[in-house]
Amino acid sequence: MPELPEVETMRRGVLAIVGGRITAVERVPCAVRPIAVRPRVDAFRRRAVGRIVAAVERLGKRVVLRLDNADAIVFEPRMTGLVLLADPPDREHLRFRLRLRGVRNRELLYWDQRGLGSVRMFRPAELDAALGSGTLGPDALNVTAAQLRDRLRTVRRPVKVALLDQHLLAGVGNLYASEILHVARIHPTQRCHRLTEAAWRRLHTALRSVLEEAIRYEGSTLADGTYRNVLNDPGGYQNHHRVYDRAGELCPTCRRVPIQRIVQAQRSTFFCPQCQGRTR
DNA sequence: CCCCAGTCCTGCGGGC
DNA sequence: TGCCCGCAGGACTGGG
Repeated sequence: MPELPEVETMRRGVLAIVGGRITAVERVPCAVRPIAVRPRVDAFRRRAVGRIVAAVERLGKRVVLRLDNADAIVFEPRMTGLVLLADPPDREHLRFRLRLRGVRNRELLYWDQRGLGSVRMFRPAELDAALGSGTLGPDALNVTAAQLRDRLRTVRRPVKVALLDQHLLAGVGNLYASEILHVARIHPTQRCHRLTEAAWRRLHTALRSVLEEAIRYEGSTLADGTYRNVLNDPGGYQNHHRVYDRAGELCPTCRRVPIQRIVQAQRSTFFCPQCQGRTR
């Protein structure tokens, strides 16, 4: 479930290793099936060892280590992946390790319970082809109101489903899509091409405010969730969710109507039928 | 292009 | 108590 706020929190934590030199690359033997690492570990090691971590960036829901030769190491956590500078939650799901010299943290770990995530290394042109602006939409934290509207206004899909499409907008996942639409007072089944100018402005404002608020709380750690920051501490935004996983509870805004759960594109959506309109 | 269903994966909780 | 099934969803694939 790491989405933009969780991955941004990871990125900020990983900044502590900028300036460090990579001394070793290991795929950690774990109790469960191995995750995807590309290229194969021996080639990965040849290219990474000796390089200095020059910057830590975020591309949508991925953490990118930019090396001093412009190559990039990309961690993609998907559902349960964690990038850690501290002890992992357990040993059996520890997947990958970079050892470092010249910085206080001597290793960076990748831990992934379900193993849907990956660690990949790219040359600059490969990174652009795989995750550049031709593939990934504008970042949800930096997109302007005009960019957001222009990018989505011809889409015929429901706005909740469109917000999950990383080719249209990068960073929003299932949890924050519901939260953002609630703050924006837009019904999740409303189709993008039918949204008014006022709705686009509300959506843009809500996008910024919800994501920034969630980053301030270092993301969401659900009851059954695994998300932790780089020090293996949970986030705090789950205590501030307005609608996500709160079906049946009274809407925190109107305090009159219970929050409703529906399924869109095989994913749960939560909303307030009162605050988010009944006309769609 | 657009959209949906199926797939990967593990752990958990409901139902019997 | 134990077992099975369904569910959680990010990103990708194949099909209509």
